[in-house]
Amino acid sequence: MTPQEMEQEQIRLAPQVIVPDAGQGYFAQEDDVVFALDIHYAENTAHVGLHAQTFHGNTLGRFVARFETEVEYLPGFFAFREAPPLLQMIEQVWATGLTPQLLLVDGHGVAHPRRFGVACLVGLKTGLPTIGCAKETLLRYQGDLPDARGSTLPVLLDGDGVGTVLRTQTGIRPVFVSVGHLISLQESERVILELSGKYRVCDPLRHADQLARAHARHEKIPDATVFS
DNA sequence: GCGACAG
DNA sequence: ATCTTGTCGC
Repeated sequence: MTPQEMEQEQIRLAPQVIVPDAGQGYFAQEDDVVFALDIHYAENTAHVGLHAQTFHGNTLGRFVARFETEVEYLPGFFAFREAPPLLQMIEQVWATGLTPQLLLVDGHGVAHPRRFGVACLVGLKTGLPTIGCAKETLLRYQGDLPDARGSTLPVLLDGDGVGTVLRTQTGIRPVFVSVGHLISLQESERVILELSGKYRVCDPLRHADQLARAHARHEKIPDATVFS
């Protein structure tokens, strides 16, 4: 797939993404199941980690798997490299009998030049509420973010608030939250902040990152289900 | 025209 | 993402 073809696909799919207004869409309940996913790469192998927990913090399962990729990383087209292995991983865990109400993806949702980051593609393909949470931004934003945990600034695109700069820990660099699908930006912020314990990255995504990294390094992972 | 650019 | 040493802090 050429960059031009990928761009056309983004333009075709972006209008299908549902971004509820404040007070609308999905709201996380204490016992809802959350899947957080991340990938580490080694050559053409994508090592995926999936951490499953209830919203209030009970771990339900830890999973790792490897998938082959040919797709190169291109800024702005991350979804086409990352989403296929993520979707396969979700299917495998789903087949286990564990089903999520919410997905957390490492990367952007609509805070993207064409409003179609990896969290949008994963959300559309699964039909599940999905939040994108990234450690760097693709879009410029203005203003000074206050130092305190919970502080926010809007990320704008063409005058629309497409994402939020969120300080999850006092004095620590912020993260960038945006809607992937079916959940409002306000609820996305609330969820990410509530799931953030003592680190910059929220606990579920941090656990998924550790799972993926350990699997990429061929380490033994206690209590993890290994698909491949 | 040039640089910047999620993971 | 990955390539990499020491170092500061809980």
